[in-house]
Amino acid sequence: MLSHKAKYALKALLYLAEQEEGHISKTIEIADGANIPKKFLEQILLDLKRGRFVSSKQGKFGGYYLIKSKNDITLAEIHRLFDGAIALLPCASLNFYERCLDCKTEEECSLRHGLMIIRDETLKAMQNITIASLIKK
Amino acid sequence: MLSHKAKYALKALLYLAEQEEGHISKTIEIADGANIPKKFLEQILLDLKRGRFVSSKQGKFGGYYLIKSKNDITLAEIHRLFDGAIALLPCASLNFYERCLDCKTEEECSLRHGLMIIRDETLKAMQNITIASLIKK
DNA sequence: TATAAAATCTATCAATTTGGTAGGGTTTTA
DNA sequence: TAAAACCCTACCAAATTGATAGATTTTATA
Repeated sequence: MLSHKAKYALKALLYLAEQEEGHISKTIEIADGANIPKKFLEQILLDLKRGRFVSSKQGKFGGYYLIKSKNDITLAEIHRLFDGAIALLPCASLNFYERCLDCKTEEECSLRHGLMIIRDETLKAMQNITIASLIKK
Repeated sequence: MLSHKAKYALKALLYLAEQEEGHISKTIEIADGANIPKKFLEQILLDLKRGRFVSSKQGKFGGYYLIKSKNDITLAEIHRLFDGAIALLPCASLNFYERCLDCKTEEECSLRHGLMIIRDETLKAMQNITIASLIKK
């Protein structure tokens, strides 16, 4: 399941993608428009900024705007930024790999192979869902 | 990600599936064989029993055994029993459906449609991973 | 240059979940 | 009749989640 943070991030990106080119959105606008607690959204936007999905302008008339095309922001990336691994176990993960401590040897891990298949299929599906694809209903 | 409970459940089922037909396995055997904390495994086996994946025989020389074919136990079922919904949001879930409270109307929920696509693909993949498929490496 | 508006930074917090452990009680059967 | 298993209830510490609060910095413009 997606955390609230990841869900809010997607909704915020969606909101930004729906604004006209060059428009800068204040946090409060996004919060009201997408129904997200404002203070919580602040943190999320900073995370999105660190992830280079959005950029910001400080001071009066400042705000946030997309710096990545809505066609290039995928569900997979947002999942990884906020919720981490897409695989079902760390030992089957590409980006968040860790050994399973309860498996004596890596080869012996009976689950790993099957879970890598799931990971590949889920990842492929998640890479196909973009902010742009979510807009056109 | 899978919880430890779900992971241990899969490993326990795998252990049982690898025993010869008619064999009954004691908790301690499974715990040692699959490297699972024994007391924790007890609870998991009870859950698996309630879920009608295994049955048990009490008393001396008692233990657990599969009552469902290893070809018919899927990752999807185990995920749902221990970790709940497969969908990324409750509003996109088949078996654990709940409305998103932060969406004014259901149709308005911009994420729902995309997440239902992911759910369908993930579910299909998870239904293809069975205990039997995990055994043949 | 003062000031208002906005992002940014740093803490804190309560509630829930997770990953167990402890310690029995109950039932079966050699 | 005692051993060996299942079964049950409660508890616990640590981590995570979903926020909130308040102070600080930056910037446009009157």
